[in-house]
Amino acid sequence: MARSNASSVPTVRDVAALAGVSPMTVSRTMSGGLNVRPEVQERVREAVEKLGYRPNQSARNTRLSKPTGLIGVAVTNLGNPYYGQFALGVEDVAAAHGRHIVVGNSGEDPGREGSLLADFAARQLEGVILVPAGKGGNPLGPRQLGGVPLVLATRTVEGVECDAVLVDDANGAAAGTAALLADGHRRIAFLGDVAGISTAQSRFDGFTQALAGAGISLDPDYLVVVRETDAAACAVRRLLAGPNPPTAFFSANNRTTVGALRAICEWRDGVPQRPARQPVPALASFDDVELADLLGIPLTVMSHDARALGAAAARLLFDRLDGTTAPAEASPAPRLVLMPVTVRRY
Amino acid sequence: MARSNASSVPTVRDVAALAGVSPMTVSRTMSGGLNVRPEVQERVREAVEKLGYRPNQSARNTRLSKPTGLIGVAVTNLGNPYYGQFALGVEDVAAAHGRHIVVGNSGEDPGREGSLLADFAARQLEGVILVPAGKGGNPLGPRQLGGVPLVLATRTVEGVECDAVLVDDANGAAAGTAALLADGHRRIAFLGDVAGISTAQSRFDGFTQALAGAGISLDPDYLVVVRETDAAACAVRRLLAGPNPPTAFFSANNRTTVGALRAICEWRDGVPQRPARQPVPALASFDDVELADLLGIPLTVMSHDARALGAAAARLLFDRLDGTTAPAEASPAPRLVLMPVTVRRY
DNA sequence: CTGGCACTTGGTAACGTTGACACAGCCTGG
DNA sequence: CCAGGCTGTGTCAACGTTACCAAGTGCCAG
Repeated sequence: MARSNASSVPTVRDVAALAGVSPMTVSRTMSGGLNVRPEVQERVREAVEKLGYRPNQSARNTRLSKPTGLIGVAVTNLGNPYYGQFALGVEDVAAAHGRHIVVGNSGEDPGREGSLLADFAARQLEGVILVPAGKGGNPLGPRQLGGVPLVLATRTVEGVECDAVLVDDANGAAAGTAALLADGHRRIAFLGDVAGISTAQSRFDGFTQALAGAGISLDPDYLVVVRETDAAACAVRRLLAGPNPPTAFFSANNRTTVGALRAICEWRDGVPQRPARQPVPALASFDDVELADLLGIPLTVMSHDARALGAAAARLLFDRLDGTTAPAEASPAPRLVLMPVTVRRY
Repeated sequence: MARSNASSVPTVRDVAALAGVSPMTVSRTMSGGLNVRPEVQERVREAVEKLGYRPNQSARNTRLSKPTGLIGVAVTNLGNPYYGQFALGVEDVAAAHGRHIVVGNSGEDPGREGSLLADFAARQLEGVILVPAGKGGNPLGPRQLGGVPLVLATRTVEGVECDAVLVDDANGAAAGTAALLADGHRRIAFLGDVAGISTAQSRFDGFTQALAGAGISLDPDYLVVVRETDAAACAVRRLLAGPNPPTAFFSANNRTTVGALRAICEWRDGVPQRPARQPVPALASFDDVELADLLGIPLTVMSHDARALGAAAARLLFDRLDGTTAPAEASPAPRLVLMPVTVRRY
């Protein structure tokens, strides 16, 4: 009566005792029942039911051989719908490989990202898909994960060698900018980050290169470094009210797009006496925003499929995990997948 | 040389050997270094660094005493921005209690929900916050979780006795409907689910009760059971093109709202020759949708703060986990928190 | 000088589970 | 009738970590 059913969680031993068999038979029954007589299995199952026994995964994993069946997904902002879709894409593929996903949030903070990854590794996750926070100097260490396969998604990090799925940011941004230029826009303001995050940098590069191709250099007043919705709205309001308002805006991510749309709508609807020669400014947006196409604002959307991107990242990961690649040092060259960007006009 | 550094993950033993101490000293150093000489700690830390050692959480958890520090969050649709905000709210509170969150997705499927919960329990999570999938007959068992504290959020399930945070759905829906009625609308169509999910049921009840209070009975043609965005858009298109179009729509969730908005905008913009006596239909929407207020459609939004709801659910959970309530049977009565619904007009 | 205490360190066992092996009983083919 | 295989079951040990206790060291008070 030492340590058996003291109201704590039941173990194999408790079940074994109740069913009158050895713990090993319980274990075998729980994992398929190979070489266990059906009637004994029945007895074991009854005991399991009666005690409410659940195998302890932690203990299982100690036996080192069996993997955990978990894939980590670390994103920078759980509140951004983009990452919800992204996680769904990872999950689609993970489920097809019999794995579950664990979603963690770094909140764009390299410190939290680091501890999140460390935690993932410590919990023996089989692989991690990371949207790096960038910004901080932390290059997430040479292999902070201690051997756990890592795939970067959406953004990359200088000096980290691993598989990655990125968006064709520079070309997409250039194409979107070209569309604005083709419409005759010459005074175009940029909203977004310009450094720290690879994505932001590439989009800015694509934007300025397209401008340069048209012989236009970016007016410093038109370069607005913002990351949040409200800040973007304020900036757009300020520019539109200023002496030399741009005729178009380039928004580098979906958060700034929402702010820009809000400010432009305000300006359009709230200033009925605006001079007729000043039409509603156009907006080119990187990433789509639900309902944006219905606002009646000249809109150019450079978008990609977040769910497909997540799925692609997961496929890279499972190529390494379950792939038929040579078992010894199966990771010779980091692979890079570029998701195409489509440009749509509204 | 039996099993030491065979390129596999290093263990306490490897570190101990390299540092010339016992595994116990390594363990002590890793957990605060109480009663370990500073110079020895330094040596251990060097060895840890050199080998890239990470304590194995699974093995730690086997020692039963230490909890895992993980809180499970199971939602029905990761792709819905609502649940992103919700998860952020849970995380806010969890972080304040030194825990991490694990987000899982049931995809509105009771089967997946069940296996998700079982998995959470098997991995020794300390508590679970669940948005139940409803629909299926599965009442998630008496205590499928085997003692792991459970909090329901957003929706409830018949016959399950545990803490829950719900939205004041019925009153909110009634208030929103009253606003439509006050504007003179009499022909109001309902878009949404009516059964299976407690939330949908309550919102429908609030809607019909408000109608009944005004002496209106719901035209069966105006009751549209839809769950997805596209289906809602189709239904609205059909009703608006029909012989007896409603003058207003009540949309029971943010997915159907997006569809309704799309269809109404199409109708408004695509039918310029529409008779002047048929104004743009109004929409009352349960849950907010970004940018919806800018569309120029008469809009009534019944919304609540998803992040606050998640935080409230987490607080209920941590009351049970860390609370100063009596340790023995600390769960006498299930508690219910109702989140208020605000009605805004645009 | 000695007894006791505080501080360090190591050995042993245990957490819950399962792989490897052992063994008993039965069946089949020679 | 027996060798060899297959089936069903149990025993043992190990996974990586840490709680517990014992033992060793040094220091100070008596």
